[in-house]
Amino acid sequence: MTNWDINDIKLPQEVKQTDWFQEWPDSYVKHIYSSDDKNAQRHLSSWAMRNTNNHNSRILKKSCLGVVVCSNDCSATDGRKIYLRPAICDKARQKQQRKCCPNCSGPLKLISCRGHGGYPVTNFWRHEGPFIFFQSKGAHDHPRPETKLEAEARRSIQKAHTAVA
DNA sequence: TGTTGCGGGAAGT
DNA sequence: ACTTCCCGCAACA
Repeated sequence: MTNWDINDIKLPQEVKQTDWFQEWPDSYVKHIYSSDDKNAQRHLSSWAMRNTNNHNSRILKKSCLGVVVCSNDCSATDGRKIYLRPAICDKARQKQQRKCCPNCSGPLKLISCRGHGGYPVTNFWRHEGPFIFFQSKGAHDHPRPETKLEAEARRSIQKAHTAVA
């Protein structure tokens, strides 16, 4: 059932069963989602993936931005490490890297993804009739960042905090 | 302020 | 010709 490639002229027309949305696709996996799947429609991932132009309007390509860590390698009180979600927008990401670790105030650093032959892991999305075909190339060689929701939540807490101060 | 998708253009192969 | 990266734009939250 996975004997197809995202670049094939013709993708499988008959799909027995669609997959549940995968939040953390890793390694060289393929999925076929229903075109009704909201997360698939939005091409979401909990990895921080940014759009990359492949000059092909039929296949959407995204590449991984890695994870932002504390350069002091500090641990939170619960023992967990700091793994922030890289901002997707270039400008916001440059600004983010000048900020401090929310835990120890040390400098942050971006660990870029080199999981696909030294290059970032790529994800491909293609809408075809009642299906959304997904293909991942490369295995992430870094920890998982915050999910999109976690990052949004932290931003709004920060905002509330600065509003008081 | 940040996310997402689009597309032009440059550069390397 | 094909891929990858960089940039700005526009819609949206």
